[in-house]
Amino acid sequence: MLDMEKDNKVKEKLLNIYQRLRDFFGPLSWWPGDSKLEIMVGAILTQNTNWQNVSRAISRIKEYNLLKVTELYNIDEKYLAQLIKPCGYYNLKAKRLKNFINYFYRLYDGSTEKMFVRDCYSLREELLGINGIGQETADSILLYAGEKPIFVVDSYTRRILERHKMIQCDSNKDSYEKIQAFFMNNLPKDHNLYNEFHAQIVMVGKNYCKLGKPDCQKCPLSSI
DNA sequence: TGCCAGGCCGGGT
DNA sequence: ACCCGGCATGGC
Repeated sequence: MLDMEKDNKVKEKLLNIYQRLRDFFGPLSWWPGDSKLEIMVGAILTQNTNWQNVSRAISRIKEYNLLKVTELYNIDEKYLAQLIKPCGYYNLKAKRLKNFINYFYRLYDGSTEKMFVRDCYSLREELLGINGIGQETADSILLYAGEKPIFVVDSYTRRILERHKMIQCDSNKDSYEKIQAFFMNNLPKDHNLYNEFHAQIVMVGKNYCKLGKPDCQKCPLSSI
């Protein structure tokens, strides 16, 4: 078979997965949050943490009207840690949040317009330079707050691709970049598509593809 | 009750 | 270049 034909099969399968999920769950309208700042804060707080706990932590910040750049910039780190306690790793995350806010405030005056006018990939490198921001967090910020066409890869993405034998399993795990390239090379570069696709992956992952007990029977991807 | 959750870092090999 | 321990709360 020609390489191009194989390529088209992969593209087809990927779009098929997307269509099934989209039909099953309906539009998910990510990222949850009232502002770009809230999205970026959420991206940091949700590291290895379920969204419900993050949601609580964000509500507590909002309760005191502190979900603003200047407030977060001036807030005491220890106090911030107590505020975000429900999301876990609160000392670590308070520090990481501060690192990001310091960067955002000092380089871009806390303006998302100024920040996201920058080129996607140089901005990505810049974000990765902040201690506490890794690839998934950087890409979540770029895609969901910046509306940049860059695909977000997380543990669910990896797990689901493995279960459907679209990437290597266990030992010799494919890197973040390889998986990201797999999506981006086989899909149109459309931030709305990447937005919805990742949201759908998380949804099916949470509900049908858990680590301990996957429910493959009811999974909308079962027959693929 | 124990395992899991929308990772990342620093240190060791 | 991998591999590992640490970080921590709340839900099921």
